[in-house]
Amino acid sequence: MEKKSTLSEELSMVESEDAVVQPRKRMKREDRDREIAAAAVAFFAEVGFDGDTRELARRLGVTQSLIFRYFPSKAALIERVYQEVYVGRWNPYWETIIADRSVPLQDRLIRLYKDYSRVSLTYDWVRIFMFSGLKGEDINTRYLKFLKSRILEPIAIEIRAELGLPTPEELPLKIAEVELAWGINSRIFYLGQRKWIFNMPLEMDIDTIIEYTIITYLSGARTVVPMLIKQD
Amino acid sequence: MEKKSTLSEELSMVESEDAVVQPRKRMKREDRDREIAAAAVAFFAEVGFDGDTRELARRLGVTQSLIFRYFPSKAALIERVYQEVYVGRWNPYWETIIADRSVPLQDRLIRLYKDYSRVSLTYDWVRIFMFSGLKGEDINTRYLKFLKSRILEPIAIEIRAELGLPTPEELPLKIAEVELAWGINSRIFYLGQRKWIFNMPLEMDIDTIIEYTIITYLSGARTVVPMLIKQD
DNA sequence: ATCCATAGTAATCGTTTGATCATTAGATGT
DNA sequence: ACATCTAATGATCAAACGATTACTATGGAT
Repeated sequence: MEKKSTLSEELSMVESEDAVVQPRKRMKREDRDREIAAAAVAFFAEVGFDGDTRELARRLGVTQSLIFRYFPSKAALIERVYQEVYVGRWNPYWETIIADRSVPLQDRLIRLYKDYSRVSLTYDWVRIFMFSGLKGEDINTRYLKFLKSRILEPIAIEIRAELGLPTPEELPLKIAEVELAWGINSRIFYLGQRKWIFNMPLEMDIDTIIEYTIITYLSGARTVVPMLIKQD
Repeated sequence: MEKKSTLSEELSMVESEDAVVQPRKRMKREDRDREIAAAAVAFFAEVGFDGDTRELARRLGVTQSLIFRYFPSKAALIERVYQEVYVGRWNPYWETIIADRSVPLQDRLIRLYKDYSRVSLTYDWVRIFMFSGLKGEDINTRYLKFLKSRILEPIAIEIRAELGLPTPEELPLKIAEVELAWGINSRIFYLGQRKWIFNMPLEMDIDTIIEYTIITYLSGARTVVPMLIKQD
């Protein structure tokens, strides 16, 4: 990134207002590739996938045609953005936190969601997720199915154990039990929407809200779960 | 792209060549105005506000230029869409349900959200709400502030009363109490997102989920609210 | 039956936007 | 210092899109 400036550059920078006219930078293919991908994530998160490649290039300080020398089409670039955001930011550690019964369930859930919120409650993540969902991309569906099997169902299982109820082997999970876990998730995700989409600044610390949310849900679960597993 | 046609398709294609060529219909200005506005809601809900006016016109069975004889610009048409969706679908009755203490709070909340979900969990509403939010329109912020004052804070007040806690006059509402009400709302709204944006069909009846949600939250509130109003 | 206000159309303009291609120039190895 | 590879540019194309304008034809009033 950092480089020494020549005199002519120094001068050109003084003159240039707004967009700094920089001399042509020749980067290694791999580095430029990552730079474009990262800028695309930020750019499309801000303006949506209808954002034009010329503006993206302008922000990168390169010409628009360069983008098409790294990605065959805009669709391919968007596909790359999905990879960066959906695949690249999943932390397998989340899956292990939940199942660790040496820690009280309430603490596990609070830890999990505090950590999960560090990535999924960012500007880029929340907005890319919504933009791609609205675009009808099936990557959202796949992500949520993955989330359901790796996070939500495990949570439902742990709540069973916490309340001394039958294991899923003895009595299969009810849909309503998983719905309860969806409830936690929706609550957290909505915080990101308020902050990054609806421009409703949160008046409380996110971590504190997460603590209250988990406590509320666990308390509610103690009432509701025993009730709903008795039904067919 | 290319596909073989069956006989019936071949025949049907003969008659309905793409768009059925209808004779020019001359409508009353007011009727056409409403027709365009309604079609615009459905159209933009589906494809987003970058949807082009030619496609909208095609769906209406009119020429593109007609749209601009009814709305001075695309932006004006979008503004109209906001009016239809945000202003036109708010039901003041919701505000009165909450405060009716002749009915148990749990029943009031279930009634409120079952009714609220009838409009705010529709395809058009959910998607327009997200599209306009992502576009940075302040109408979302205004709507949510309105919702907060007319629905969420009243709910927090009723929970106080339900639990025999001090009135807001005696002890102002804590931010965390209102956050609890945000929790109900986020839970419900997320159902609409799963169904209409993320293509994750709900495996349970929405009304049933609403019932469980309210029961869970009220149960959680009984634990959490007395705890959090003791803090400063 | 005729008039005429106006609903509706067809053609077109100026931009914007994704994509292509011939040309230029910066770093690396010798 | 020179040659070479290829990163990066600049010009341009074709399609798409919002918007405008001159023209057409419909249906109610007389």
